[in-house]
Amino acid sequence: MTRPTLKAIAKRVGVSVATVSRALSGRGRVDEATRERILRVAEELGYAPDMAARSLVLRRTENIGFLIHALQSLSPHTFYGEILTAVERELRRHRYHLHFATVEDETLPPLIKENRVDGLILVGCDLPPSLIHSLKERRIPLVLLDNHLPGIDSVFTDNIGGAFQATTHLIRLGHRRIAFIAETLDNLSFRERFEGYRQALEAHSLPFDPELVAEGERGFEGGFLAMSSLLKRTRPTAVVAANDPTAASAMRAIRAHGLRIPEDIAVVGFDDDPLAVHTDPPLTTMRVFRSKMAVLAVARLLDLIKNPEQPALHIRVETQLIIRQSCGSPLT
Amino acid sequence: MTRPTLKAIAKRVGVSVATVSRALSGRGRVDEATRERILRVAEELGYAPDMAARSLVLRRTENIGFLIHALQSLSPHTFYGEILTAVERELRRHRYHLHFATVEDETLPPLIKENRVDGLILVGCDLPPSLIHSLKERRIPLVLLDNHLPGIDSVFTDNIGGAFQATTHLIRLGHRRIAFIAETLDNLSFRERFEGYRQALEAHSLPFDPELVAEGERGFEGGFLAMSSLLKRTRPTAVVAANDPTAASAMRAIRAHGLRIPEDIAVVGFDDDPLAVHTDPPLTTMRVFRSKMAVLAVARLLDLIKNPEQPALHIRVETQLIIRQSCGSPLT
DNA sequence: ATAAGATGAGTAATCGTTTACACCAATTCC
DNA sequence: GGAATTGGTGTAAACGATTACTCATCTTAT
Repeated sequence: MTRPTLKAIAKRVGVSVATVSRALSGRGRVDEATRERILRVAEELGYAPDMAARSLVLRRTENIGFLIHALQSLSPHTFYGEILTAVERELRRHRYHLHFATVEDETLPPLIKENRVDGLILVGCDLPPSLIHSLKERRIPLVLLDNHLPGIDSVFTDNIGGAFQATTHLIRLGHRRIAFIAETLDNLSFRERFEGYRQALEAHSLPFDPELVAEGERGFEGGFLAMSSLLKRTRPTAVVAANDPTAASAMRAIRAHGLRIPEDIAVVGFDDDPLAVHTDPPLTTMRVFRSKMAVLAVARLLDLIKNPEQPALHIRVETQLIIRQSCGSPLT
Repeated sequence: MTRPTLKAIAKRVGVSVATVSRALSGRGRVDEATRERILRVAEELGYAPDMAARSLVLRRTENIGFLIHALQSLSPHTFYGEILTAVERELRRHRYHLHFATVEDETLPPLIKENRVDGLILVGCDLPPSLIHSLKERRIPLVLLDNHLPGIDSVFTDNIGGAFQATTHLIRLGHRRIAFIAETLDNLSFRERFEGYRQALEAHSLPFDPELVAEGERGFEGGFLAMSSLLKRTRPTAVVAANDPTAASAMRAIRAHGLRIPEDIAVVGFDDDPLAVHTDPPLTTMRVFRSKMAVLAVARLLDLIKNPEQPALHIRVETQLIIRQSCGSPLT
């Protein structure tokens, strides 16, 4: 009735637990006939090793912690949701398990001190660097995903390059007054996208006008607020949004001002969020390769667990322009 | 340099490990002065009990498994994403941890047999019942979330009541030819919403017309396909969508047919997904209380872990009509 | 025929906690 | 003043797996 143990199998087969352990793990010699008997009985009883006992002696749990900032999880969920499932899928392929945890401040989550995980994937750029560094000091293998910091392994989006490409797309369509909006610039990814926007202007010898930049606030109304305040003071012909929810929300503000998309204002987003196909018109945006990044982060982390003393690697993943209808055709 | 253990504290303070354990757990008598010394040293060393050792002797892990169907996670992510973070937050409040796992078929995920969790929250109605029953047979405490099955504890949305209310809202606005669309009816929640739609028609003595029902396919184009095929054969004045992504996608199809929302066709969705405010016009929908359900499911599960022999409870949570602009004003 | 080597399996220590039990000293009771 | 109680602590046995050692037994080579 109770869970089967090595001992139960041993008694049943008439050997010692050591032999059973050897037979099941494949390490050490066991007579072929007894190995088969052991395997059969184990199968019959539905045996699986108790993880607590196993971790205790092996000093590893085969669990990976997936850490994300609690605020992050509230709004842009499709983004991190896809990353989460991709990470889980990849971990499972390697027979690892995923511990999901959120952090709100700089205190180490208990799963670390209690040895519940062998390594960490730290997701997003809202995790406090002080926390990241104190984790690093504990010498827990870790990889940053969609974030980067000197000295710490990371897999992240090429935000600068992506925003450069998005802005360049608008410039090629003939736009000269191109705005940039974000929910907030209090976020590394968004600041990098802003930087890419500025570099594109510069590369095409367009002046940077601070009037054309607006922040809103975090959450689903952010883009609406930013765009509304921007339209009150100036009139761009195109706008680069820091992400797709911001773009979608800005589109409502544009229409609320009686303007058409893309005829009056062209809009380009960032992320290729699932909602991008639902906006009216469907949103031109930069695709971010979420599951690819997840796979890379898992691979890197498992390597780091096997082989801890390595120089940090920083893996930057390029984005891809997805053209839909929110930017229209070239201006004349 | 290595993780501090009870033994390390014991040596430092000059007592036995048993005394340290007693002092830290608060069970059993310890002299007040030595207790304080132990607490101080433990704090100093940053001690936290090793979970593997602890689980081994206590026979519990303080981990809860969050199980979801792998397909589910791909598209309607905001929905389950919010549930996930709400469940994690609530578990953390109770000093429990969340193990995230997806299943693709009917094979038991390894975390069960390996004793990695004390209980399970099974999310969504796409998990195969055969799997659910085989988990139940292993006598692992479990609660279904956003799903229900006889004999198994559950916390779920009042889909029938919600769809009834949504449909009634349209009827009150004067609509008589009301369509129902879903990505698929191969899903309990959607079938229940369909049932609520039919009950509302019946309650208001409106005929049910199978012509007015259409399925699309799973994924982001589902609503578009369903609505397009429906519009090819008939012309409703309103449509109830099985969820918000379906509604948003149907709105594109309606516009693609040169029809206006809500003037030509009114649309009501279900879930109050974050995208509902981004559609044009913003979507009238039924709000589903995701974090409330998460809190209830966690509470129920922890109670079931403490006290396993209880009759199954089925907790149905009502929805709320959120009126935006996709249904317009009463028809004349 | 004997030494050396290979093979198979058992014994026991270990991982870090928890806790039943035993023990001694100090206090309280009659 | 001896018995009974209480308080504080240590000893040691679990929990379930892994693995270094040890020890037979059998094979093979010289």
